[in-house]
Amino acid sequence: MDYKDTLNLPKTAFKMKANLKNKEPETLKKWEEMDLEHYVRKERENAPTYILHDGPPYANGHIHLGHALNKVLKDIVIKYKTMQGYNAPYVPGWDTHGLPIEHKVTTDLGEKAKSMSKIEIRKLCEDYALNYVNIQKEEFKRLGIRGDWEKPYVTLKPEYEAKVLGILKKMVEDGNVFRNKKPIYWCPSCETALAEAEIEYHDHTSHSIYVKFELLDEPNTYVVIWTTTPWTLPANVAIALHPDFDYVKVKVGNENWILAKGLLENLLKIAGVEEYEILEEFKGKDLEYKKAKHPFMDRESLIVLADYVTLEDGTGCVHTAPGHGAEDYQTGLKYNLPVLSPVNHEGVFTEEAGKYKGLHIWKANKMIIEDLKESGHLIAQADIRHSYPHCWRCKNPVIFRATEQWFISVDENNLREKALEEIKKVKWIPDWGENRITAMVQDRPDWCISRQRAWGIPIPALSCSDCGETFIDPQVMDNVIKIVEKEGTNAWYERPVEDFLPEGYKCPKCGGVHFKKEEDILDVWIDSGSSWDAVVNVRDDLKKYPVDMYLEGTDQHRGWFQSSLFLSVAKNGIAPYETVLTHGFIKDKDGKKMSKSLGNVISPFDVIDKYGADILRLWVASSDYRGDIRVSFDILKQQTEVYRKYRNTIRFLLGNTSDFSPETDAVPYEEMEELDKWAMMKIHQLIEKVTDAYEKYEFFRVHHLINNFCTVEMSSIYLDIIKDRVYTELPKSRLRRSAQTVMYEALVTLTKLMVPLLAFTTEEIYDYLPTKKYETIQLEEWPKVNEKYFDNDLEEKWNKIFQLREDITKALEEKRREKFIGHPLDAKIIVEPKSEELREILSAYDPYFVADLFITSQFELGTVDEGYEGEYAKVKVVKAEGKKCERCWKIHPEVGTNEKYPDACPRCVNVLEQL
RNA sequence: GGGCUCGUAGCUCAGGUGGUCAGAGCGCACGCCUGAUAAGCGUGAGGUCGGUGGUUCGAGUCCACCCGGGCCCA
Repeated sequence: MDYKDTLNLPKTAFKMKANLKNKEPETLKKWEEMDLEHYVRKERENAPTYILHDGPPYANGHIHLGHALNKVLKDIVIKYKTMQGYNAPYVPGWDTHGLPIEHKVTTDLGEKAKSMSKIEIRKLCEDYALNYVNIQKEEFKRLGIRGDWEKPYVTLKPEYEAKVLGILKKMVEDGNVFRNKKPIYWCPSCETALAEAEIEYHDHTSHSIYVKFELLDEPNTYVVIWTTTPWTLPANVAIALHPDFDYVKVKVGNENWILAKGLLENLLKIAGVEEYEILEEFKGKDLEYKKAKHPFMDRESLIVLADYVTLEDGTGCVHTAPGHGAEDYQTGLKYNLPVLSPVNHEGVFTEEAGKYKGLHIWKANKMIIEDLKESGHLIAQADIRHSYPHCWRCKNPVIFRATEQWFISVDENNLREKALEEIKKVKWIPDWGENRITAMVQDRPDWCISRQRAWGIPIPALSCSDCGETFIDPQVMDNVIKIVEKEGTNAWYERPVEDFLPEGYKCPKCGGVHFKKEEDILDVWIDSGSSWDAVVNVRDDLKKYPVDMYLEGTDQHRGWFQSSLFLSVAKNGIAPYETVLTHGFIKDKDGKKMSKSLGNVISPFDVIDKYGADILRLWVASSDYRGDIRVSFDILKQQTEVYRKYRNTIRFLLGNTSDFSPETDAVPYEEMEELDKWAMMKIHQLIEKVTDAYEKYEFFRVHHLINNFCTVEMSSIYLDIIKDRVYTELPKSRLRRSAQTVMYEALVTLTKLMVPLLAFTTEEIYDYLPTKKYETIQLEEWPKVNEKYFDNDLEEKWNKIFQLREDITKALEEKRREKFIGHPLDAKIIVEPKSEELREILSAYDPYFVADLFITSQFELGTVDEGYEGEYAKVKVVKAEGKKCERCWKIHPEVGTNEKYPDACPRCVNVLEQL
């Protein structure tokens, strides 16, 4: 007889195959229709807030996996906190000003760009940025990220720009903003400042010259320097030596030369010197603060020390002109050297260059060399071919030229000290983040905040047409801010300067009344670093300062974390965040960085198209993001296996609780089967551990805990054991209902615990839950631990039973290999425990119950002469006695004794009679 | 070159204060089942804990140096 129809087999429409690629867009549509974000906000309206403030990605290009990692981590936090009962609004933002956008726009324009006004360029930049805001927005949504996508914050908005200027004004008032010279890349033919990104390196032939600087207090002794840019010599103010290298004083002819010992031979060869004598040897640091005479300017050149001096070429004595080199500039700051830059915007020498005034620098090179030769300061010269920076647009060589720039002083008003104090109050995760940012803040130089560009927030400084003074005045700024609030910063370019001047305004220096607007713009880090004020302190839905969390990649210790910190401390004296969580970077399977040239780039869309966003999210959750995390299709594929396990576990639970109504059918804990009590305990232990992991933001632990729970506690132990009971007992019997109570608990618990990770799938599962309270599972309450289920004695006892189970499966496997049995139900096991304790535990149960635990037909506690030698017991496997029950497939001695059901066991006969 | 950081089975991760700590899950191999079935169950193989020295009776676990990734600087 076919008994299949008399069984309670699992029944559910929840598909085994996920088909995420097609399912996820449907879920997205559903969220759209229910207006998920507003719905969630409304439900949490009066709840305490948890604010994770979004760091704005740059609105340029499509998103990559790094963006995906960052946003998914944020989304996990937001969804977890929401389920914990917080009102946790997520307001995404975008950084929209800055060079990369301007560069792209002007590159696309080509030659046309030169004839366009700043306003026209800015308009194109705005369009470009907003277009990518929209593109990235859709891409983030596709990842299942929940947030206020309708009203994100965008740094180019007038109200945002006005706030940024407000912060700048405060710093101007406090005296933290000053103007000073600093060398920047400059193209003399385009007559424009260039950013690092606009520099291309090409081979270039330069003059290589060796020049003598006579020591002031030691006549006839010369420090020998080497340079490939003779034109920078008029700006020389120092000579840098390495503190730890060995230097020598050598007698050549009737004069003494000083240079690095390791480069002596090299120089002698080039200079054609054959006879010499080493007079002295010393370390570079021994010469610090000695002075030399500039070979042709009426000036001293200070001997300084610098670590970047090498022995690769030259003389180990580096010509230093702070106005013409980045390293020189740094050294200049350290030694308080003047920043000379006697070169104008066209590359022509100014008055400061003395006799070379009016000469173009490229032409001056030769003349300077001639003069040096004539005055006897030139030791040798040659041509050298080397890599040299060129302008990306006109392809001509560029120079370093010091120009007036705006700075924020990090020490004025003890800003740095205050920032360091605030760093200590913040919780940094991982904790070494504190160390990292502290070191950076301690060492950082003043913040250069001006850029000679079009696309950004203009620095509302003025220059006096009469005396030439350039200054920034809070009074003027007030007017600017008022106008910018309404019109945006384009107003600065469009309106005449008079519109921004207070009544009867006069130049603070000369009393003049004619002014010009300066057109430098702000460093974009000021833009994004102001978001705590321009967004958090402005929006009614956020308003929490400091916010609970900033969560970004570890590169932001130098970037956004720091700019936000400085600006917030400058304005209000406090850090803008309470906790800062950082993650590492995405790497390929070998831990190498992803790059187009290596061809190892994986895009988020590759992942979504192939597996679905939930797999991408699961991969994020599986990784310990505190370090760098690796990705490859093999690694992602592994997550599809995990996903399948989760999904099938859920499916099994759904299928077996389809006729179960938790309100009416649940069995009270006290009346449950012991094994079911054990399972309830395991479920609640899982809640406890998983919640702890979420609280610590250790999502990889969540992932592992849930994975182990599904595979071990549920699938291979509990569910496997109770299958018989659930399938064969009477549908409404206590035995079955008890197991269903557990399964339902597991179903709901597991699903909820997975919500922050599997945004889409859990929403799909939610439709199948009879206790669905909301339109989205994301509003459900986080599972609470019920300590009533924690029972140490029970746990210890069952640990022993499951240890024995391992011995038994091994014994069964042995017999299976011998082809003695196939299915374990073919077997009867005879067990001789090795401990009295275990024997006592087992003897308390009905042997058929124990047999069920091992999915065998029969069990006997006895003595074993010959059998499997297990760790906890000797186990003998024999053929079960009797015939196979055609209903439950277990073998029972009494099968065949019932007349009506001759092929069923007593238990099944009993059930059949009541059906 | 400097600051910080990471390096445990093929993969993702566990391994308080040094002494069964060499583990889990997946994957893989082999087998069972066919009433979770493009599922389920079982067994098994796999690691000189990046390397080398040291401290110690004893070191993934402490120290030094080195190698290889990475972030940020220079």
